[in-house]
Amino acid sequence: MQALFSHIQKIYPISPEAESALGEICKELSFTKNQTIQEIGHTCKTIYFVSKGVVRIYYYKDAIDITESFEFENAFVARAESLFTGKPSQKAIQAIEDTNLIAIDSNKLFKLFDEHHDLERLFRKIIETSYVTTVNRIESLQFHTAEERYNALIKEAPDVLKRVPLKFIASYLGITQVSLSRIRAQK
Amino acid sequence: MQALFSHIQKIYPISPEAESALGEICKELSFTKNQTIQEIGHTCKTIYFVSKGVVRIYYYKDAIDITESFEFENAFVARAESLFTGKPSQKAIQAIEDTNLIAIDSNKLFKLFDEHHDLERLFRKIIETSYVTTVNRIESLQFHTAEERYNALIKEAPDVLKRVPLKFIASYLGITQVSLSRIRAQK
DNA sequence: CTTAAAATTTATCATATGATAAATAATCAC
DNA sequence: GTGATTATTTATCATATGATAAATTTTAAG
Repeated sequence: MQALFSHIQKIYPISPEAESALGEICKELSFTKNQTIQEIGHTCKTIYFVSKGVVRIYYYKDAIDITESFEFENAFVARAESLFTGKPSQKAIQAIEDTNLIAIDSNKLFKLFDEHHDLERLFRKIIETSYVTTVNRIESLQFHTAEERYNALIKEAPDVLKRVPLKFIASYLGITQVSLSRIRAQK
Repeated sequence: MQALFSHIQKIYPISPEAESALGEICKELSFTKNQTIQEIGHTCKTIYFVSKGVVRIYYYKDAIDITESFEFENAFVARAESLFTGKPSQKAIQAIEDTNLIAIDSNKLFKLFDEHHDLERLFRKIIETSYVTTVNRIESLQFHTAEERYNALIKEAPDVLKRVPLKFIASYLGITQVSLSRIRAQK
């Protein structure tokens, strides 16, 4: 739990009361490598914080497994398109390594926002940051070649190569695994 | 100004006090077709609401003009990657038609959040919605063909074709104008 | 360890899209 | 309205990436 609180501290420090209220609606969970954390078709009512390990969000397009995103230690994970709309998600969350998560009950969290203005501000800032990240990713997918995207990824997050299988990285970059292999070979 | 208030009403109704405080930090602006609303290199300190017309956000990649997004009536526009980070934006905002905007001073808005919790909640929800939109757009760019993306666009927003030049639509879809022309021809 | 399963690479061929240039159509300025 | 500018389409050729299959390497299970 402490990992979450120190992470929060860096984003927007909240009052001890808010922190304690937040602690009340959190659960610590463990998953083994490859284990499914949340299934496709499930409506997302949890915001996870990764305290140890790596997870990915994925979905199927024409029966092909596509990785939408990875998250490592000290990052939040949620299927936004379900969490913020209340609709069932077409995406799943899976542990890529043995992973420890802190699960925040989103309905309880949203209720806490009424009492704890600072908690709402914190999560507003978290969403803002996630939003900026996705806007930048659109730019990358819109007009960069697969090779440029691969190079950018290993520059920004060299850990990914060590901890995430290439088949997941390929679909994350919007290409097939074979194509990624080809790009890696020509160096 | 009324267009903004009625739009807000549908998202998250705010108190009359909050509405009046918001009104105080807004300005109504008009731009003619093709006019630049905000320049590249400028740090974004404004959230716009489109009350009439269409605007686009664009940037240059290798001297080629790329449209990141369009916004029509009753939508908010801001260069998130600058607004939320305080860094100068590499993107510009331009009117595609004669356009009326309501400009919200973001620094003043963020200060109002301290007094008006409901205003912060409103904007949290607006950001959440924008975030969901961009996440869905990543999915579209990640593994759909150019033709699928074009078909999805005209299905979801048929107005775009009538009001936005094809050269802007092409780069928005992540393809060249010539390629878009080819896709349109094969029908 | 040994074997099976999974991940990654390599090879071949097909195709969608890019780059460039030119033709045509639409829009704008006077 | 007329000519100039801009937008769109068409054509040709080049290339990056996809699809498929097979070989190789790595990982996992017993």
